[in-house]
Amino acid sequence: MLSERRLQVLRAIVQDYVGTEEPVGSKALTERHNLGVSPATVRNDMAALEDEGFIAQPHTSAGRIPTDKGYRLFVDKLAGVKPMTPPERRAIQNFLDGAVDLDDVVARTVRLLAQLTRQVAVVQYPSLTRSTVRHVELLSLAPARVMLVLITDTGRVEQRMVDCPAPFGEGSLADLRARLNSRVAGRRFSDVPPLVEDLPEAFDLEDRGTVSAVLSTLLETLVEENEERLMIGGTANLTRFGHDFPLTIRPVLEALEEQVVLLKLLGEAGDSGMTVRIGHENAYEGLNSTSVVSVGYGSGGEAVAKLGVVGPTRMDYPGTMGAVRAVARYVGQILAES
Amino acid sequence: MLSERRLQVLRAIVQDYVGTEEPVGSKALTERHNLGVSPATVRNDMAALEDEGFIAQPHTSAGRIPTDKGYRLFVDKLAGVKPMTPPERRAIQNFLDGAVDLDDVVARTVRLLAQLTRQVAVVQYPSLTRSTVRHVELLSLAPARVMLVLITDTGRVEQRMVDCPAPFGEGSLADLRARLNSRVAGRRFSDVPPLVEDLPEAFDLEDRGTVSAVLSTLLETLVEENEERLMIGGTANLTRFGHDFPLTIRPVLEALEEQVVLLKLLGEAGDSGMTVRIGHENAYEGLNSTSVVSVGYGSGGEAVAKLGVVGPTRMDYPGTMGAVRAVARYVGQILAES
DNA sequence: GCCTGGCACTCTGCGCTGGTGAGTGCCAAC
DNA sequence: GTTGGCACTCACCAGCGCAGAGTGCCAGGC
Repeated sequence: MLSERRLQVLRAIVQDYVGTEEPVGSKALTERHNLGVSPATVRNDMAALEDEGFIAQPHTSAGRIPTDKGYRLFVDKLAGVKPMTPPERRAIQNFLDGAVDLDDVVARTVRLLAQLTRQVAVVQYPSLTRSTVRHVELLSLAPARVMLVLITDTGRVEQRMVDCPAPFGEGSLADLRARLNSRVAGRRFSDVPPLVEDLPEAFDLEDRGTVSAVLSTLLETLVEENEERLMIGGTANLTRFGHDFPLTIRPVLEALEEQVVLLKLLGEAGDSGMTVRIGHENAYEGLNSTSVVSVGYGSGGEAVAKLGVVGPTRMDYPGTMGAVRAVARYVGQILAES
Repeated sequence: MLSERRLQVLRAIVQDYVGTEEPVGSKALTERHNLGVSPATVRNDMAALEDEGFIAQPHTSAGRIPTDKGYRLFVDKLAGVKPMTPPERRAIQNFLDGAVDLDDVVARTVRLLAQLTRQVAVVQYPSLTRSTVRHVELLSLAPARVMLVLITDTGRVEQRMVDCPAPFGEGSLADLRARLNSRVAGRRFSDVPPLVEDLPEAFDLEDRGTVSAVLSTLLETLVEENEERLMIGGTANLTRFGHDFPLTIRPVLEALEEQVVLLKLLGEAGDSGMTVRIGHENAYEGLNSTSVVSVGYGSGGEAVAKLGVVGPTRMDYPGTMGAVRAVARYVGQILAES
C-alpha cells in the first residue's frame, strides 16, 4: 500500500508532466509543490513508485514519467472531474442552441468538444435501436416501387427503397400507412417486431407480398446496427501530440477513419457514467498511446448514444472529463427539447 | 520559348522528383532518362529552366525541384491523364456497386478515391440546387406542427419542421400534398419557386398561413446552399507528406475541417472537365503546398456535385487525374441507375 | 552555335569528440 | 523515516572535419 505522501508525489508527477511534456525530476517537484520534504525523500518515494510500476524513466538518469498504470491510479483515486466554469457553461449552451437539425447538433457538438478539449472529438449519432418511432411514411414512386421513410424521435430520418412483388395501389398504401403508424408510432424500436407480425393478414392476398416486403425492410432498418454513424472533428489537434509524431499520429488517423473501430471503442465503454481508457487498455493497437474519454448521452434519462474524446495518454484528465461530461449533458437537453 | 529538349528535361525532373522525393541533379537525370546529351548540357538547360522559374534549388549546390509554375507546365503540356487499367476499372465498379444508399455511395467513393490515389479524398454530396424533386411528403406530427420531407432524384432526403400559425387538418394536408407534388415532382429545384407561388390562393383563408409557412420552408430548403455537405477520407495519407510535416500537415487538417473552405475550393474549380490547382494557385493559405485535383460528376450528362483529391504538390499528376476521372465516371453511372 | 569534359567551388549530412547539466542511487548521519 | 552529500550516468549541444553530390563556368570540339 502506498502512503499518502507517495500518492501526492504521483499526483504531482502527473500534473507536472501533463503541463510540461517533459520528464519530471525530484528537485523540480519539491520546488513546484510544497510537499514539505526534501528532494532526497522524494527520490526514495519515486523509486518505490517505480517499483510498483506507476512511473518509469525514459533513460537512466532522466526524470520520471507516469505509466499507463500511473495514469489509471491518478484518474481513479487522485483526480476529480473539473467542473466547467459558468461562462464556459453558457458558451456551451449558446453554441448548441443554435443548431437547426440533428446533423447540425452533432456537427456543433463535435466542434465544441474539439475546441474545449483541444483534442480529437468523436460523437456518435443517436442510435436507432434505442430510439422510438415517430412516424413511418410510405411513398409510391412507381407502381411496384415504394419508398419507406422512417422518422425517429431524435429527428433522424432513414429511407429505403422497397421493390414490390406486385403493383400496389394508392388505397392499399394509405391503408398500410395508417395501420402501421397506429401500431408503431411512439414505440421503441425493439418493441416493433411483434407488433407488426400479423399485419399482412389484414390485407388482400395479392397485396400481402408487398406488405411483407415493406415490413421486412422496416425491420431491417430498425435492427441495422452498422448504420450507426459518427462524426469526428479536431484532427488538427493531433499535431500537438509530440515531437516524434509521424509514428504516433499515423495509426491514430487510421483508427479514426475506421468507423468500425471507433464504434467498437465507444461500444466497449460502460453504459452509464464516464469511461476512461488509458493507453494499452484500448484494445486497438493503433491507440495504444492515446486515451479515450467517453460517456453516454441521451434525451431522457437513458443514453441513446455516446460521445468522447481521443487524446494522448498525457492529457489533462480532470479538465477533459469535465468538458466531456458537460457537453454530453447539454446535448441531452437539446435533444429532449426538439 | 523553351526547346523541345528542355521540356523533356522538365518532365524528367518532375517525374524523378515525384518518385524519389529528393532534389534531382543533372547526372542522375542523364542516367535515368536517355536524353542523348551529357550532364553538362542538362545543366545548361536546368539553368535556363531556373531562369524561367520552372524549377528551383532548395540550397546552392543541391539538385533542382519543380516550382508550382513547373508543375503547371507539366500538367498542361507534358503529362497526359493515365487511364485506369481494366482490372482497376473492374475493381472500382465492383466496389461501388455494393452501395445500398446515397450515404453509402458517397462513403465508398471517398474510400475508393483515397485508396487509389493514396491521398486525401473529398466528395461532395450531390447538390440540391441542381437536382430535381422526386417527391414532397408532409406529415402531421401535432395539430400545429408539420414535418416536411423532400426526396430528390439523387436519393437524398431533407427534412424540416414547420410550425403552423393555425391548426391544419389532415384533409387540408392531403390536399396540399397532392397539389404540391403534381406541380413540382420531376422539376428542377431552380424551376420550383414560380410553380408554387399561387398555391395559397387555392386554400381556405384559415389555412393560407400554414400553406405559406410550408412553402417558404420548402423554398428555403431548396436554395439552402450551406447545406452542401461533403465527406472526407484518407487523412492518414497525410503522414506520407514529407519529413518536415508537423508544419505542413497542420494547416491542411485545419482546412479539411472547414467545410466552408473545402466547398469553396471545389466550387471555384471549373464546372466541366478536370481542374488542377497547384500550390499557391489555391486561394486558401493552408493549402499552399498542396495540389487539388477535382472534377464534377453527375447522374446524367450534367454535373450535380464535385469530387477530388488533395495531396502534396509533389504528386503523381497523371495517375491521380486518371483515378479521379474514372471514379467520377462510375459514381455518375451508379447515381443514374438508382 | 551548340555540346562536352574538366575543374574549382559550395553546401549538406554525418560521425566523432568533449563539455555541461539534470537527475539518479546510495550511504552515512540525524 | 528523513536528510545532505557525493559519485555516476546519460542526453543534449556545439564544434570539427570529411566525404559526396551538385553546381557554374570555361575552353575546346563538332
